[in-house]
Amino acid sequence: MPAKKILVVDDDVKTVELVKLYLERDGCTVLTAYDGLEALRTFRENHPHLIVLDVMLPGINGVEICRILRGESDVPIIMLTARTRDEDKLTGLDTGADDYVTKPFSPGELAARVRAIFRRLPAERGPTEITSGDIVMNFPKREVYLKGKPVSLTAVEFKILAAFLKEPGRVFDRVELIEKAFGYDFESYDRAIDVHVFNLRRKLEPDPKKPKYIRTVYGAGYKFAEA
Amino acid sequence: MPAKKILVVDDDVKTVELVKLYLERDGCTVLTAYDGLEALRTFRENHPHLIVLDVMLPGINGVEICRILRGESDVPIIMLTARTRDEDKLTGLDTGADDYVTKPFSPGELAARVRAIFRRLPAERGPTEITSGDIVMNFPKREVYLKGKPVSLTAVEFKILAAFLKEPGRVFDRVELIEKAFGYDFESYDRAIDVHVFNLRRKLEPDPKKPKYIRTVYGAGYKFAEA
DNA sequence: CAGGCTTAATAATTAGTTAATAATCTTGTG
DNA sequence: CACAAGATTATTAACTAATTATTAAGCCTG
Repeated sequence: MPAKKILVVDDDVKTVELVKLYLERDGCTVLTAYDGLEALRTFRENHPHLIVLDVMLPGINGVEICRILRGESDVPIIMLTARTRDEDKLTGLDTGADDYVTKPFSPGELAARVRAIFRRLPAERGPTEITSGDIVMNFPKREVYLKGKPVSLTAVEFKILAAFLKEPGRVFDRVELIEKAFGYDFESYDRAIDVHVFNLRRKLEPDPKKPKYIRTVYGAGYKFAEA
Repeated sequence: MPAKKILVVDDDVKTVELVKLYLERDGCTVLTAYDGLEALRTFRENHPHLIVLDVMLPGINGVEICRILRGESDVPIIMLTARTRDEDKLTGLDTGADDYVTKPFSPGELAARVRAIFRRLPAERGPTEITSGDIVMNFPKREVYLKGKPVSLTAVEFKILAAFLKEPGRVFDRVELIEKAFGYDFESYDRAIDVHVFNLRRKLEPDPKKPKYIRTVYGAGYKFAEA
């Protein structure tokens, strides 16, 4: 396994160093940031494989950082929080964090959770760029090009398209697409997917009435045309 | 889909009941156990399809249970880990659980993770493709090929053909085929199957008048010719 | 207050069932 | 062994139901 780059964000130097020590013992490369803005900058420059993010940060707080990151990437995020009430935890998960650890925590436990995330990730490991027909997706840049021209996709559209392009030809039902677009299915109305597909077609298809890329599989879901 | 049996193990009655409620709402059959020994006994007697297992249990703890279970089964396990600094849950994460949820958790989220595991499961287990004679079925792509050429089947036709190909030679009566084509139940006029078979033959048979694949078993039903 | 996600309503499309008739099979009988 | 009566299956097309596309309004978040 190639070494994983992990960004650890916390305003407490001792915490950062401790976590860094444990993660490096697992063979990870650790980047650090001590406030929200620095975290965003470091993320955009270095594209780490995972982020450990404290909720309470000077300046922009962790929840907000998480939302911003989710808008531009599906990098796994583990949130650190001192708060213990149920609703806080839910907010964190709704925001798109992949896991949640409360302070005080044992660094060993955090490292285990990092390993756990990487263990169930391999399906999502993939190339940095995928091309299919006139469509190019660049994952690190989170950009999509149609005939070389950039196309602006929303976060959800991007993730749905990514799911399609990673397994061309495979049929995804609506629940699967919701899972791909968010972490998990929170019983949202799956017809929302229809609208996202509609919008994706509008942005990508030469003739949205006769889709060439995103095909409807009646009674089953959608699939991306094979190469 | 046949109802899934799920074993929920936790010493806290309220937690068990809450989880049970949510899982049953998803159509699962829920078994319960309140300590490790009871969990093992219930597992061995009932062979549930999935286990939700609390880490902290009286007697044998969850991690140990998980290890024992792993020794005798690859049943999917979701661990419930309470938030403490205790290092034993760390071991739990590495013991072979398929997923884990930290307490306090929302029962809806747990149910979503259960659904996610069941959805992933058949993809990892069952064959991705079945071939018989000139017919090839590809499940992830939900496509059928006849002599290498794609044949367009409706949802019901696809499911009926899948039932045939999964058990070549077995005779299915009309009620069985209806059950395969939908999730059990549904009292519909079973002569509709005749029409589906007719349409399948039209699409697949070299000579629909003299079926080579889908044979009529007079007075009983239909069967797919054996290899 | 703007963008984006969801919801909801309705139009368009596709599939599934029913029902009627034709064809075929089974069995009992001469 | 041939044949007819009754039963079962094949075929067809009209009818009904289910699914998807499209549009627009509402809502939340930032």
